[in-house]
Amino acid sequence: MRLTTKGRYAVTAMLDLAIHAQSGPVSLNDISGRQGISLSYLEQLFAKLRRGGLVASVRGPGGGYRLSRDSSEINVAEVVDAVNESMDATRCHRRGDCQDGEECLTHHLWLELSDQIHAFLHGITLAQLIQRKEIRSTADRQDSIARNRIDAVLSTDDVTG
Amino acid sequence: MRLTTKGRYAVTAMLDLAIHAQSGPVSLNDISGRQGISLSYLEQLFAKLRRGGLVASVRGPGGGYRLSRDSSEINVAEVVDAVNESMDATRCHRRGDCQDGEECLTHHLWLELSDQIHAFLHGITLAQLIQRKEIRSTADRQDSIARNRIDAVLSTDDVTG
DNA sequence: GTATATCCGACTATTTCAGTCAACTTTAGA
DNA sequence: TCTAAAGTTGACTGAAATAGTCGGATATAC
Ligand code: FES
Ligand code: FES
Repeated sequence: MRLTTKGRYAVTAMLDLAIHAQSGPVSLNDISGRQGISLSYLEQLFAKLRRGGLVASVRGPGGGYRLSRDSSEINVAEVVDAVNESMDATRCHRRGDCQDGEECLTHHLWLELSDQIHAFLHGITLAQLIQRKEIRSTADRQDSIARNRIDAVLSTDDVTG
Repeated sequence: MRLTTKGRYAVTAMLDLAIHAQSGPVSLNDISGRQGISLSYLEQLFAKLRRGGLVASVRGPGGGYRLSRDSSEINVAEVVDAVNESMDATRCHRRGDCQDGEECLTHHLWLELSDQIHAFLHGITLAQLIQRKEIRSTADRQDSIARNRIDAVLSTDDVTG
């Protein structure tokens, strides 16, 4: 079992997508700027998210990514899964055969843990998350920082160029 | 967050210890034979378990390891923790500072997941586990295989030596 | 004193993560 | 039609962790 930056970034990026959905496709460049994730790395992640059927792409200028389903129909477990981070805690991938084809002493324990984790992550949709006030305020902060950065670049251009 | 063979082996070995506690100290050699874990690797793990205060050692012939507390006072979370496999799902180690010193979008989500996992693992003691019938029967199977192996070695010695 | 055990440190092969880089295709808009 | 903005793809990398192995040192029951 493993949850690393890869899976966390994937959920973060999907949330960013859900939050900014109303203004058309969202470019990876925007997500990169707001969430502090490298553009190249995002490209890798979105290749998997697209293959997993979670997002659809729009190429060309003004393009980007859209959720392929409503945010209320996408849960966190799916997102983590799509980038190949299995939340399965067993060693045998639920087969019960990790000691000479038989169950090891701890098989049932890890099975139950897996079910707990899966139930938790499966029960939370992107739509639910973006309703939360702590997430809304974090998103607002990120948006205003992004706007300031654009303003700063523009005024620097005015002065130096 | 990470749960790999290291943490699983640690729990397996501690369970084996708890099951065979009544017959004095248990040697790593016995655990290795019953659980199919390499002796050298077990030595590494038990060094950490000992440093973590979960087991005590008895050196010399007939020696081995004992639980340093009653099996009802040792929970699974402690064991996994002792071998340095953190079940913390956050990126910031609960500090809430993983994006420029501020909370990232998903901080609270991972915090809640961490709490779920910890509550689950913390709530299960070794004593509870060795009461379970599926674990008892697995342990019985392992014991009889180990006995057969010893018998086979002895009779082979009789024939060839 | 010897066999049995724990202790300890160094070593290694493999895998994954986290990220970079270069080159390519598609397409909106001037 | 040209260009720049975007996605698409594959190869590459450094660092870290995993899952061990190996050799030897130390303690101790018999
Ligand atoms: S974890 Fe399933 S058999 Fe060991
Ligand atoms: S996970 Fe805690 S701030 Fe990002």
